[in-house]
Amino acid sequence: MKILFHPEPQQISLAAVLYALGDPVRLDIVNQLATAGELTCNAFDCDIAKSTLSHHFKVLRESGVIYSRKEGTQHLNSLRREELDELFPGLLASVLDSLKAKS
Amino acid sequence: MKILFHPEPQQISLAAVLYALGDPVRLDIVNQLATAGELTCNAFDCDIAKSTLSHHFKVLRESGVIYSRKEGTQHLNSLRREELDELFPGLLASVLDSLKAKS
DNA sequence: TCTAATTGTTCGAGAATATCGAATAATTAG
DNA sequence: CTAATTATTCGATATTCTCGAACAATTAGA
Repeated sequence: MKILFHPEPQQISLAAVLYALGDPVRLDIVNQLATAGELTCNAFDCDIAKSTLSHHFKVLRESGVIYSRKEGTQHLNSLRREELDELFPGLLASVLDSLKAKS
Repeated sequence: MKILFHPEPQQISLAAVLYALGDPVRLDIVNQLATAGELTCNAFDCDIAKSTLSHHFKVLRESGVIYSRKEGTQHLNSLRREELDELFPGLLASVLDSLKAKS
């Protein structure tokens, strides 16, 4: 079983986080995670290839935006809210607010 | 003389703005613009090719992050602060604060 | 236990994007 | 009108994105 890489807080860079958020699919993932709390990759509803979805979750995870824990055959993903808010105060909140304002 | 494209506020998307901000060089540009107010492409100090720098300014401009006005042979660039803050309240402020906190 | 089902990752190929140096365009200065 | 300044465009190379197919890991059921 492979261990998933997660950056330590001091390794998380603003540019990497913004880059990870700078994609419509990944923004959608973040938005759904903000509502649902924890989601498997599969539970995310969209019409892109699952290998691409796997890539998007990897980008979010390796940039420090989400945390993934393995449970059986699936991965449970959640936002690293507290850590992100400590590193970049108000950033995630403004992104989520903007997403909600649009829907 | 070519007219530079600038998106209207309603055309500016969150994903495109975050994507534009998700690069260390472009973040640095934004940071310097926040301090200086208005800068030419040339005034930005870094060691990358000027063609690449031109590309970065284009990404920032076409995503709606900066405004470029032509004056003689040079382009004066500035942040679209009010419009961005109206569209995505608090976003740019949190980004700039995080940049300042790091330096 | 052995097989099948479920959940994700990895791999290879083609498309899209980034970076660079050189060439080009546009404007100003002398 | 020539030279200098500022920035964009172009062609080549390198990296990244997306997809389908194959693979790996775990669980469920006969």
